[in-house]
Amino acid sequence: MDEGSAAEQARHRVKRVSMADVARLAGVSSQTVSRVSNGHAGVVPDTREQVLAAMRELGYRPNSAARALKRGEFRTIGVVLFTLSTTGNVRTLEAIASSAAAEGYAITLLPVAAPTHDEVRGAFTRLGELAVDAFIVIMEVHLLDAATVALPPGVQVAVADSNAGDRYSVVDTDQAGGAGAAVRHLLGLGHRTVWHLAGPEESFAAQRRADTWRAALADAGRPAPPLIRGDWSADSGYRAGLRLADEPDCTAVFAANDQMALGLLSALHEKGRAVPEEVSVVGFDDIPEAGSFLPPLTTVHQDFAEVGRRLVQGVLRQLRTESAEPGTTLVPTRLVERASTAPPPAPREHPEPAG
Amino acid sequence: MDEGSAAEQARHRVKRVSMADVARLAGVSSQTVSRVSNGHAGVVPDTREQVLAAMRELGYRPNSAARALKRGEFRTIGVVLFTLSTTGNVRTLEAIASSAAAEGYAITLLPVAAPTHDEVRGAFTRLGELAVDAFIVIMEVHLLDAATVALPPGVQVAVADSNAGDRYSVVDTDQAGGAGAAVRHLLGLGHRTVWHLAGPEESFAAQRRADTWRAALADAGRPAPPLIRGDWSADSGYRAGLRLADEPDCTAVFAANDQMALGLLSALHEKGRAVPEEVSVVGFDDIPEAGSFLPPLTTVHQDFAEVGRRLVQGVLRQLRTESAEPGTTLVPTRLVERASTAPPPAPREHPEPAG
DNA sequence: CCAGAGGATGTTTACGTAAACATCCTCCAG
DNA sequence: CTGGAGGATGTTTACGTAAACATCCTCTGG
Repeated sequence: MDEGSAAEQARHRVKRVSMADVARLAGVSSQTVSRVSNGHAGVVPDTREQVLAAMRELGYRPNSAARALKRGEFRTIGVVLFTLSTTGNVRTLEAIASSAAAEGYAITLLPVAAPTHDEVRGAFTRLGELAVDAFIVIMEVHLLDAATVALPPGVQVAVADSNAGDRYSVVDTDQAGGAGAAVRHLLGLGHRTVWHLAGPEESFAAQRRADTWRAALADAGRPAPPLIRGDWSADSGYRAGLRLADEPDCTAVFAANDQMALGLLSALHEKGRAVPEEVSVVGFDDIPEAGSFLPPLTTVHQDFAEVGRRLVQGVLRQLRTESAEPGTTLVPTRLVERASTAPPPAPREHPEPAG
Repeated sequence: MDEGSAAEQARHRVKRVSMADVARLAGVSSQTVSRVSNGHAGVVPDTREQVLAAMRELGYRPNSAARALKRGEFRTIGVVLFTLSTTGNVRTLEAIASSAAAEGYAITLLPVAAPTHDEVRGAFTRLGELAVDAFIVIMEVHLLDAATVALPPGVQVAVADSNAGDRYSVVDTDQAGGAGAAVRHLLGLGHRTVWHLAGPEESFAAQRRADTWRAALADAGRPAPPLIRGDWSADSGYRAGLRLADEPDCTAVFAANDQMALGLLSALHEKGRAVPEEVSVVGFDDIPEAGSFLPPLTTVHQDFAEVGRRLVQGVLRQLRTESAEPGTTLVPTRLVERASTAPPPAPREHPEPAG
């Protein structure tokens, strides 16, 4: 075998074998090697086999830099995101990666350290120099607005979770649909009103969910309790829960994501407020663990896979037509009813754990 | 401003501006542009400013394909992984991405659809053609063994969570240390023995944790209950929990990850088995939500960030010295004690919920 | 005032691939 | 038997960059 030569290569960081080397060994021109390498027709089976044999023997692998230079494309999509610590980003990224792979595209990750304008600017500049044909941006809209100037021209972009549909191709979960369903579900159970545990102010998704919550209450003619602000983390949900447990007339809470709902459940339990008997809780996202919460969480299911798929499709279509397609695509959500919601306790009674 | 030209470029998928264009506008040679672009010395400030102005005016961005072709390196690390659905992979990836970014390297993602030999083989082949200087592989070891043949020679590799330290540079969490601490913690509380809810058979990490669990029990001269097999998901933990709840002498469970522990808690609660009063539970990973479980989960903290950092450092060092560095680096763990563990209930009594 | 050093800038070339074009051969129709 | 069509293969060239080498200019020391 050629184990020896492989080891040798590893040692010397060898000049990689090129088409010319293969051509020499196979006794053909390098163009013929290129044809075989790209599966073009017009190569006689005999010759083809000879070339393939030479490739195998030398361990030929095409040089993607040269290929990209010649072809003018990298077959790579860059993904800009702030963090992999939110379920949504991760799940979306996963879907993007597999959709892209199915289309023969690779994914280059560009994490942005901090959500500051400078960081985003810098990231876009770097992305511009990156070996990438197009980007997908997953981030908070306010920053995207400010950073727009830096987006390299002539590069196709698709954006997740944003309201920049006037300038970019945006794919978003139907935030309004989901949040509305959550609020209406709770009102439908008989709750007088619904409290909201919101995500961080800078988040576009959080803002949309909060806006919709307020609107849904207004539609139903219900008063809106003060909004509680979290930061997506279970911990912030816990802190909010401690506070909400002391509100005697709080019987229903819509948390802007499942992690915060988890913290909320934990705090309510600690404070002796039974869920769902005394307080109903609805989350958002439907993370895989939501069904294992105590109690199993009623939540709004987001189809992240679909979001990722559409982002890739969108950006590739733009690449092919060489034109931007501003506009927003909404991916539907659905309410998953589990055991964390129920009708409110009998009104006007002082809350007191049932013996 | 040049908004018009930018829009024009977007429309025509324009021949991108090259160094030659900048050189022409600035009235210098393209080599001078190259020098400015790479920050080389030996360019008079006057000239430099002129070049920079021309770059700005034309919106010049270096062509990374040409650059990579010339330099012989891509400044990119490929990351092969099976799934982004386990916390560990995601957190490790996140750390890899930021460490790499700090070193001026980008990350290209290569998800492997299914953990089959063919898939892995195919992935490695594709990776060989990818614009990548080195890889980091995050996957189950058994498959890595079988797929080894396909790993392109002369490319540096680092591997996470594997026992392939004889061939590759491996960085792993100290599985044995963590699992041992978990078991000893439970025994130390007075439990007669500890049950184990293991991860899937194919997982190297799962295997190590199970082996250590068994060894720690043997060391203490305790009998090992039958091993329960899960698949990392909360759901599998729930199913295991239903089963364990019926084992009257099960007072302590070590779950191989936090998600399964969550499911376990849920099932035990449903079956009326109090945690930690009747059954103690320890997890593994210390996911951010672990502190919000009911009860807050005692678990083994893994430092994924450190694992990612070391993987990047290792692979870059190999790249620089042009030599492989087989061997295994262990990243320490620590037991985080929360509220899911306690001494066992008084022995020999029939388990019966305390009124 | 001139030789020469050294800094600033320009010119040539190669990196590996693949399109475009050129050549050659075979085989068939007339 | 021959002209030519069309398939198989070879040759040239360009993609954008940056190293290596070449040139030119300025400034200093003798």
